[in-house]
Amino acid sequence: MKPTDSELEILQILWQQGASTVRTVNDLLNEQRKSSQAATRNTARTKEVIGYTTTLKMMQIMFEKGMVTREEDGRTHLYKAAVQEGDTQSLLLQEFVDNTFRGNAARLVMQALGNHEASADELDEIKALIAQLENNPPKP
Amino acid sequence: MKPTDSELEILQILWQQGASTVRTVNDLLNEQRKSSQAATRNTARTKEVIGYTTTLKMMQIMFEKGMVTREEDGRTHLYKAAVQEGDTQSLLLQEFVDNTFRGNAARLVMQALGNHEASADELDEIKALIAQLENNPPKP
DNA sequence: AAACATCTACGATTAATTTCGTAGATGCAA
DNA sequence: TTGCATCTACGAAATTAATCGTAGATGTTT
Repeated sequence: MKPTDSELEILQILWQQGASTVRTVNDLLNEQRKSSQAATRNTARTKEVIGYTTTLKMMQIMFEKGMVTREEDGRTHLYKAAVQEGDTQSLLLQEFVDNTFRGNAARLVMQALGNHEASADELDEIKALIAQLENNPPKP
Repeated sequence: MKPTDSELEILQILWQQGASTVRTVNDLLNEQRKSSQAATRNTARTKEVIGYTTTLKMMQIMFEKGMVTREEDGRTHLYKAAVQEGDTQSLLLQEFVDNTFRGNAARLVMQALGNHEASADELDEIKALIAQLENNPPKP
């Protein structure tokens, strides 16, 4: 299922940290928001500190949706992502390409390479992938 | 400014069609929704037919935001996108990479190339861009 | 054991976005 | 010139997502 923005933020933390309590997630969430404060991004997004119960509620909702699993650990719950990072990225990428680039993935790739910086190693990786695609054209 | 999903749908039409009336935009919007009906995507998105005044209202809001311009044409208005497609794509791409790929553009590129099909020509274009990037490393 | 901290559950509020209904103006056809 | 179609304007309802407050349970500290 497609996560909302807030859900994705939480999933990112679970993917990075592995099983985590609500407290941990909430703390990391707030650290992130604090650090991306002055950054160019986050135009109007950075509200304030996010309340603990807000994060709790979000994670409960995600649990109901089956987006995370949880396990009792004493008095608290340990949450894990129930969806894989790569799968979610594919899902969101598909939609993003359709909505923003009218399905033209090549154009997205060009723009991504143009805007962002990619290290020489990364460029090599990409070249290798392209070479592979050229040898093994994807079949329907 | 970052367009919402609905706003982006409308901008896409304006970018493709050039100056258009609300009527035209609304018609095309509904055609699109109809055709993407059975498609794999659009899980729960496809509601019903979108009402004319809904589109009108959206475009009025976009006008207030300065996202489109308009010009009287007899009794109706002709709307044009006031933002460029490429600029909007960059804006949204930046955010998307950050949110979904934690800023790792190379990973996004790999996934895009892996999932979607790119023609040989497109791959060539991408290779050329990479070659160029390797010769002219972007400066800070 | 009293005071305090921390957790979960959950209803409810707030905020953002999308959708629509109605009114008034104007064009057009019978 | 009457009636129907089509426009714009605009308030407001409907929907979706995000945030929070409060209550009750259970640890923890002194």
